[in-house]
Amino acid sequence: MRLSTKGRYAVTAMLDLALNGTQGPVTLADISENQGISLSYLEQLFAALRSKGLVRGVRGPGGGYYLGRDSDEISIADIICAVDEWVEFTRCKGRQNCQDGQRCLTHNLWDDLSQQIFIFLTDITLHDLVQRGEAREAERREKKASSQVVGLKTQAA
Amino acid sequence: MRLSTKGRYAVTAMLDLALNGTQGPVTLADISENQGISLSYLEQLFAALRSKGLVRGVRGPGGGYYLGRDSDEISIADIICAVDEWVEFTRCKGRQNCQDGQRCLTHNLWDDLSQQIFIFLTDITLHDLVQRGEAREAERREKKASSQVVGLKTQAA
DNA sequence: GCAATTACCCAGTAATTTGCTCGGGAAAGA
DNA sequence: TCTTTCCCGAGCAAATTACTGGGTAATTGC
Repeated sequence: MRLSTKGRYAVTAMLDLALNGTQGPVTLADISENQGISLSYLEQLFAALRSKGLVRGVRGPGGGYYLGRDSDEISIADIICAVDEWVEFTRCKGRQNCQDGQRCLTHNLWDDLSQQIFIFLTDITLHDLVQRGEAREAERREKKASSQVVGLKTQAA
Repeated sequence: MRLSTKGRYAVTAMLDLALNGTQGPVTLADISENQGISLSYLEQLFAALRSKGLVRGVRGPGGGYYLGRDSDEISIADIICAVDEWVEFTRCKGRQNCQDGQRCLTHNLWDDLSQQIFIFLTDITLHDLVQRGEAREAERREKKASSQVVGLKTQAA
């Protein structure tokens, strides 16, 4: 599945911002190069993100983008909604041709499911992702170090 | 967000099958009318679903489609993967230009996230959805009944 | 055997979305 | 004033979505 590539780009860019924006703003040119996304496309995405208050732009030299609020206040759902506008309407909604119940049940079930996915994505923040990533990174370093020790031992033996 | 409309159609159609396929096969024509999806488009989707063993077709009059296995053995991820082929590759994967670590970290984080979403969708089966829907339906009937009682009471008072 | 009914298959295609180029501003700092 | 950045909008190629229309193959009931 794809979960919409647009949303993927937006999440990736916001992650870049969360990682690199700790000391001063990050330029779109940087993100463009880091993530391999075209500059103009990023501009379009960030226009949407800005309009929802997820990022804050600073013009002029030394400018760039900040996160609009703390990374633990920005959920993945926020980001994806900003660029993708989560309009999940069923076909019959509001129409009169949905009285037999059966087909409405199907639609309700789908609505429930997409609601669940939404809640799931609302629970994950940028901060969560960064932290989990760091934890995993540390774990990896740990493992690498211990395997190096083992390697030395086996070499010695 | 959209999580790909193709997947939505497929899940909706499979739900229709789970609901109506208890006594005999369901024709694509029925699903087409119930869900408002074009017949030929359904055929395409079902070709993919069939190739993954999620549905089983029966030809001839009185024919149609069955679920390929029990509804509690079919996850939402199964369905979406069948029609959408979940190829979630990062841009730099395998290339040599990913040595600085920073950009790979972003990609790893995204990978982790999409992995989590996948696991989430793997945990939800068609059976779950139908059951939850029925439970909610029953709850609604309960409420309606009790509010009717209240209504009668207030009318009586 | 024949007609009807269904799944199955494939080629084409309009509409939409994606991801991008280009061309220009407007604000802010050197 | 010049450069650097954000900002804005028109246009556009490629891909994807959703559909139309042309079949063929199996199965059922007559």
